[in-house]
Amino acid sequence: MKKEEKTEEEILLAAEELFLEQGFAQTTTAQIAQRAGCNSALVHYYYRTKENLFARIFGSKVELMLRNIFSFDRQDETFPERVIRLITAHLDFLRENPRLVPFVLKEILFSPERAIPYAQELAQARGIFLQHLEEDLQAERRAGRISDIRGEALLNLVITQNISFFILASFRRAATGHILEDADYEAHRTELITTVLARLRP
Amino acid sequence: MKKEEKTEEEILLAAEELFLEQGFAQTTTAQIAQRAGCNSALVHYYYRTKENLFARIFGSKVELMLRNIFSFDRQDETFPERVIRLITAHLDFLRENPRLVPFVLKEILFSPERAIPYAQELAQARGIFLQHLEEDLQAERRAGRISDIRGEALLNLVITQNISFFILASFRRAATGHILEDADYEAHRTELITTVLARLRP
DNA sequence: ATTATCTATAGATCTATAGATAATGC
DNA sequence: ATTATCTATAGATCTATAGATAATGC
Repeated sequence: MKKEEKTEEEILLAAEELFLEQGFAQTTTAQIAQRAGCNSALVHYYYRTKENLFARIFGSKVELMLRNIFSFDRQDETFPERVIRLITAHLDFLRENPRLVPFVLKEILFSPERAIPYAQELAQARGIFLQHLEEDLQAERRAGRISDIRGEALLNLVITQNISFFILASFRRAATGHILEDADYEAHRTELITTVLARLRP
Repeated sequence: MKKEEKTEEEILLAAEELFLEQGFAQTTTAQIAQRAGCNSALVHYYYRTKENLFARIFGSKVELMLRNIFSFDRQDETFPERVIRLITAHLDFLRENPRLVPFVLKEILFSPERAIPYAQELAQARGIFLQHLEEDLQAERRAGRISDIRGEALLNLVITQNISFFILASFRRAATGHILEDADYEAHRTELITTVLARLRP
């Protein structure tokens, strides 16, 4: 009865939407089946367990986040330009995936052991990124163009401030219904750039 | 059969521990009863619903967090001294209540509507705090001692960086077993103070 | 009489599977 | 023959309550 030819993928797509919207615990296999236009038995037929289905989606989202941050390439530009581009690119990425950060954060807080398989991958990608960053920082530092700062602290400042911007926005949306506007993004971006450049000033 | 005279409170204490350790969803009324040394029927006898019991504890924790941050008093000190004291006091508070931040964050992410009743209270306390902060900032600014910054941005920088420090630590603990040491706190504190003072520099 | 406590269980919810049936590709 | 799909339900889990019983304070 292969009229759809892709029920398996419909289920995956439905699950992705629902997990991102509602999280693992609040999503039932019946909901997934309904959205995929099939019976809940089929969800188990293709993916055996709900946990299995979730792990795939969670994994792909974690990788998406990591890849975005840690595969930031070095272009032909000055160091401050690069920092500004990193901040902006990260912010734009989060903006295009507004459910991503609350989803991943929530699920990790809910069961931290879920994140353990990705810890290794994270550590490696992060290590490479930081190594490059440290090289850049040292060169700038030696030239007297920036203050003393560890790459880790700089990276943390950018990621944390960008992420918390979206977490706070998701709370505000729940409480007041306010949806982020261009001006909100721009105000945040400008403030973060100002802070980071101030921190880097010799 | 009043031999304990305080089963009601034992239940509350047991619930507080378990909710903070495991969260609302992973805690059963049977677990609470067991830790309180009674039967699960008693949990409902005294508090009717699990949600009820949770709401009390969650509310008290949210208030604890808010009170700590927003009732920060002005002492006789210079502005930079005050900023340093705010950062340090906030960090010390979070350190004394290490489960607090992951708990509140997780539960709000899990069901944002839970936080709505506190949004009003938050807005008010925050408003008063920010008003004072803005006054201080304007005075300093007029005297040419600091750069231009909104009080909101300054507050956000401190709270976000401190909170994320604990969230990251809770992930690291889950992944590698690492427990925060004095040196970790001090490194974070120093870095944050450096960043904030740099941002304030005229 | 009232309050505290216990046992037992109804009822809701959800995952996962067994077993039947229909479609598909050799 | 194999793969896809459906119906029906077993089994697990948990909250909340009914109903019985024991303790306590008048």
